[in-house]
Amino acid sequence: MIETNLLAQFVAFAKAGTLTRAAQDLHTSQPALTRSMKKLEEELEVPLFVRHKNHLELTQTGRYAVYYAQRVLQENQDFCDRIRSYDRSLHTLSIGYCAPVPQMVLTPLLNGIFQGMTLSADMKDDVSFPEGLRRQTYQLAVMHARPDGDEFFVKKCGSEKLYLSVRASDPLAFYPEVRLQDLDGRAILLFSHIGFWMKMTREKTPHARYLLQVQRDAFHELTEHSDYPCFSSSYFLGQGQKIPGRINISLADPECQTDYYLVCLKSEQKRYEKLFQQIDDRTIY
Amino acid sequence: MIETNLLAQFVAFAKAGTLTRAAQDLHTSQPALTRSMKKLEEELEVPLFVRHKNHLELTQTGRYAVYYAQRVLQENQDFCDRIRSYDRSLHTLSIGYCAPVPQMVLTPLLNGIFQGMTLSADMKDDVSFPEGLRRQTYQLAVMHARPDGDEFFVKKCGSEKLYLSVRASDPLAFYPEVRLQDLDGRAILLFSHIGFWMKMTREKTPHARYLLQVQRDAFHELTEHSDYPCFSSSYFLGQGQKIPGRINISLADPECQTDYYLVCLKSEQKRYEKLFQQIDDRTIY
DNA sequence: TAACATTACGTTAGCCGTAACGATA
DNA sequence: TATCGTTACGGCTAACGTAATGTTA
Repeated sequence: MIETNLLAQFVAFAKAGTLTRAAQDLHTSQPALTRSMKKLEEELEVPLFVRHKNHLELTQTGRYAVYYAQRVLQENQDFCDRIRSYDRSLHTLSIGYCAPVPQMVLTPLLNGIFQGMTLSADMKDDVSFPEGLRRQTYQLAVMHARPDGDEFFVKKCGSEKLYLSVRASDPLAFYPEVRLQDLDGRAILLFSHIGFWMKMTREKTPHARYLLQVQRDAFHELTEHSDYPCFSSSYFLGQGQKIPGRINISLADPECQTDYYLVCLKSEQKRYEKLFQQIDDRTIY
Repeated sequence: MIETNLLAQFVAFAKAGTLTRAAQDLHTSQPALTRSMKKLEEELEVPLFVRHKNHLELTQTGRYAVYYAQRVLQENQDFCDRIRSYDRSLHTLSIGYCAPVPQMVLTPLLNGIFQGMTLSADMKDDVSFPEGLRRQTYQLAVMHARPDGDEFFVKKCGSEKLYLSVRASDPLAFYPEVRLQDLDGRAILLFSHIGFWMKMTREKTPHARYLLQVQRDAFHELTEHSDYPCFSSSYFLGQGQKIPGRINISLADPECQTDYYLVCLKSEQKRYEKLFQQIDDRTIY
């Protein structure tokens, strides 16, 4: 068995060509390398160098050894990466959310049940979630449709309905309900991290100009102090979070009403038992 | 990068179950292991152990790490073996001999040309020699027939003729020449390391009882002080090595007269140029 | 009480860097 | 003369083993 240290120095020499330059690369002294290379030869009991008076050269065996030394080092590095990554995976729960409200509702629950774990949330359209669950990129996912596939355990965890939020002075303010197409062509305030809602509203209002807000603060600022229409939802309204000076109009499109489903792999179902127990089909509303 | 040392200790602990027993296995002290395992965790920045008051246990990550640590160690060990074996192969010349006389004749030549090299000789029937040369099990071979195949470089290096050596009192002593079948059914002294001759003589005299001698001394002792017939050859007779009190009768079978061919791979021909220059088709006689 | 892990402590082997040396182009 | 490798030397770290401590079955 050869110490990793010696192998790394050996490879460094092979790459640098001289001990002096290898020493610079490794931030060590050059006599240290001389000694290490001697030790390496001693431990292998194989001559790896031809020592000219003024120059160190690899023997045929030495050149042969370089490749395999690199393999050993690579294996060592892979080991480190692998262990670290495995350990991290044990302590992080990656969850795919198709919309922000499920994240807001579930995060406190998850923090309670999986204490000490890091929660890693991914917010986007849920088409890639089944594949992500299969590859263990996600341990859990909240989708707005039941995924196909025998390998998934699914439980409905709530629903959400979208509302239009406008000033009383807005032309649409007089209607008891509106459709998304009524907004087409207008400028609309939109918070950017809203998962599948983004895709859906864009498709329904191809001519609208969306004023995307990445920062939550900026979004709230604008909803309160501008006249642009924006969206609200049953969740916020249920919590009494109405925006002052605005009224909320029901959106009649069927796409503006969705159910949410919490999904995991059946093989992992046991691990999330408590979570599934703590939710019912009206957890998110 | 983790030092090989630490990985070996880690695996030893995993196998032994306790630090104390691992320390015994590794012929080191137990506090040394405690410290090493701490260091391993520190360098990986991953907890590998759950420390009970009185007992050290692997975490899930720890158990996961054992397998991969073993792989790294295996790769390291393979590296050592590989380099040593490669270096040895560079300094040893493996030669297949189909008969002992070629070895006796060529060995001094080889020692002169390939000074510092280890000569490794294999004496046996030459059917496996072409395959051995291809696989580089042999670098050179002396055969009693030209091998098939474009990949070989072949040069005739001599011939040898077998004689029967008997006492003057032997019933066969009066014949000017004999055949092997004349010996069938009798007891015959035979030195055991004689390559293809063994197979040939056995086939021609299926009912003979061969008194096999592994030791050369014992063989000579018996040839000089017993009445059993034995074989001699043109080589020994040409050197004046007659056995006192015996006469040598020509063996008339065509199989008792053979040519020898020195063979190497064409791809290696350059390396053995000097050797081929120094032999001619009567080198062995 | 026996087995085990950790901590404390004094010792030392081994590694490091500086400096000196020898050789080369 | 500048570059390179080896050797010598002194200093110091880091690893070791013994012994003591604390815990458990």
